[in-house]
Amino acid sequence: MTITYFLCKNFHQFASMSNDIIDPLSVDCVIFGFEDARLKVLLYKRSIEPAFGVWALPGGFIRYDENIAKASARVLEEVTGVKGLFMEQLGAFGEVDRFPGRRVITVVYYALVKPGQYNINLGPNASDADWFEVKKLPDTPFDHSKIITSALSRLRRQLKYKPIGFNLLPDKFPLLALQELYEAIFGVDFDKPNFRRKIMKMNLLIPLQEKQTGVAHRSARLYKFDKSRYDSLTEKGFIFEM
Amino acid sequence: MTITYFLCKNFHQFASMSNDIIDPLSVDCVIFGFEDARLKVLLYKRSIEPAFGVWALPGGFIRYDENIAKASARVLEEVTGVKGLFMEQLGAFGEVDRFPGRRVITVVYYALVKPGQYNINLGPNASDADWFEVKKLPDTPFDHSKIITSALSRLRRQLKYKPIGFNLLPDKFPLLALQELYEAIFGVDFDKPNFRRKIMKMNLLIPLQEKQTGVAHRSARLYKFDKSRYDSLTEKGFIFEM
DNA sequence: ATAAGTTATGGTCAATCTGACAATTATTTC
DNA sequence: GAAATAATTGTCAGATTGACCATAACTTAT
Repeated sequence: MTITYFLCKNFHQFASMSNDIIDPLSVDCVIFGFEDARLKVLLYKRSIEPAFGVWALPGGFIRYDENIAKASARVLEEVTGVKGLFMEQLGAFGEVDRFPGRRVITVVYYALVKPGQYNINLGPNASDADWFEVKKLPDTPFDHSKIITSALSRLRRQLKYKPIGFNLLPDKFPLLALQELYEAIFGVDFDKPNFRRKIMKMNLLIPLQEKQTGVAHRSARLYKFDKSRYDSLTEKGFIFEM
Repeated sequence: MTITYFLCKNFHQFASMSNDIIDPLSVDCVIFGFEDARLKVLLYKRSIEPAFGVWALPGGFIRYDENIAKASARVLEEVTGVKGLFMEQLGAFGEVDRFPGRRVITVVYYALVKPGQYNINLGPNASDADWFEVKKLPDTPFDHSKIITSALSRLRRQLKYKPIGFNLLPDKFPLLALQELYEAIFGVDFDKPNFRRKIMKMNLLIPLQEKQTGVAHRSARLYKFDKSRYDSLTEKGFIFEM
């Protein structure tokens, strides 16, 4: 016991001077996207053992010189090629046997990506990343399936009281797109006029002059989310609720 | 880098066979209690360096043979003397410099304790633990103040859509106690008849024959939370909201 | 024993919100 | 120009909310 402790102390002293990773601690990212009116998750084909070649959550190790948020932002950028995405910590997962061979505890973040905001196809490993419908996920290794379920339930909860859904839509969108987003994530249908009324009453959408194009019916007006208005309303005590 | 990696691998192989801790990873607990109509946090006077003798969150290290939840439950039991308290993970805190000397990442849980459900005074270190009003906290070391703030905001959010407040009340309580709990945590006042109406409509409280005693006015009926009814209502799609 | 003080508990009412759904409008395609 | 498809506006009854009034019940002071 004493010996082990010293060993470990030495290990850290050595490691902290280099640019090395904190060994038993990893970060994983659950990256959500919204496409074809469906909620999707970005998975990555593992290029190392264990679970070589299996679709899994993108992850990596935390370095000694970065905090956890930065580590996950780095991993996220490595996969999507984009910085500054919406990101929030889900929590730490640390079952003793969650990872084979040695004890690894992972801190999970979930991220929201707008369509076109990522460019996974630009990397050298284009075929190694792909979107999967949340409802039709492939088998994932370790506890990743549990993690994704947990991330989805956190996303639903958040969506109820924060307007984070806009991070899954393009900057300009018709009202129906927003409605379909909520319908896909909550798994329920809303009445179109009622949904419109509720959203519009919040005064968080700026109507644009532009309209939808390329649709085979009356085109809808486009809107954009008014973040600055949201911030100022929130300060005054406004509470977003869906 | 390669050398370091091997060092660390060896370290883990050795350590995982012993009963040792995972060195750079700790757990901390934010333990909430409700007393005298005020929300309080249980702090512990540190008996080791750094920050020796300073009031801080009770914490400890995670062992190789226990998952994170168990580690925090153990720490919680060591402080309160009680098992099986309501507990939920808040997340991991990992700023590079959050702990002096070496890099320690901590996983934080928050717990809710009913009055009389703990017996901190029974331990050998009775004077080393005490309750502090959330609004009048002493100076705490490291990032503990930030952690408590974060725990409080999580508690508020949870309280909105889950009836976890009952974990802060005795098994039998008058309606006003429940109202004062919500008032203390949200920092707002509710109208008494309206609060009663809203709560009673949910059908989650079982009215008892017993009444309050020892009060200098009309005594109120006592109620208890009906957990089984909550579970079955929830299954049917009932959503608790305050 | 009675009055005063205090909280419990039950009700009312107008304003607002919600859910269901009818009706009309604007585009595109056939 | 008709048909098809959504967009958009409007209506209405029922439920919910917030403000507040009134009465009941119990304890303590006199």
